[in-house]
Amino acid sequence: MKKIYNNQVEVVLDLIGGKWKSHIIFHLGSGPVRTGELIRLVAGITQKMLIEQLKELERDGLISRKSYNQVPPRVEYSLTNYGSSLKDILKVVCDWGDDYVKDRYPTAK
Amino acid sequence: MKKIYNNQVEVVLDLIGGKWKSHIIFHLGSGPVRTGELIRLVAGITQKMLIEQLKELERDGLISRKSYNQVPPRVEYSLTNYGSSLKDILKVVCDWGDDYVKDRYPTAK
DNA sequence: CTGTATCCAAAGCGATACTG
DNA sequence: CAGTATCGCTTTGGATACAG
Repeated sequence: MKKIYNNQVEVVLDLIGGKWKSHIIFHLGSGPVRTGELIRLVAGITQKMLIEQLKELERDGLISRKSYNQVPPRVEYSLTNYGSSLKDILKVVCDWGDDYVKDRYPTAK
Repeated sequence: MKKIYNNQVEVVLDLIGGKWKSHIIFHLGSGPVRTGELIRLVAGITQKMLIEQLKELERDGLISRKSYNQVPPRVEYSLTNYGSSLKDILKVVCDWGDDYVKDRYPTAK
């Protein structure tokens, strides 16, 4: 189904929205990571959510999945060029959020 | 209730997430706008959603509400400094989203 | 015109058990 | 180890009616 966007911010919100995607992208930032490793890195995520989000990220072209056909299974995920450039955008957003929090809640840790 | 954030991207997602906030910020970008005007500008939004989102944006310090005590009522919303700086961030995000779409779906309009 | 209150459907998220 | 399936709770969004 074709989706209509009123502006391109929605596009990005669809890509990184939700509770986990930004974290996953963050943890893939420095190279390929295995599935099990991701579960440990992304604190609190369940296996179901992780796989779900990974599939969406792959479908959207932000990450790529490489499966080594061996037993036990070994699968690695990494950022594509899209994912990598998005990571830079997220950095900008993150910095803004940091300033905002520091500025608005200066006493909080 | 205190909320724990794993990274500052979540903070921003809380501020602009959901279906409408980025649009509202966008339409407030060029100056104060009245409530009724916003309903027309933000295509498809219902009155309930608009007021709800406006209240949250005001609570978060991104917009300010000015009420002229007259009959019939007249209320105007405008961006605060926070909101204005966030608008610039959204511009960056928007541009990235634009490139992404053009790049990935070149045939679409 | 601006804002509030209900009620309801859909989506998101999570716990858990299970398969190859 | 990687991935799937089910079920239920919670959150979000939307239609509608109403009040100051």
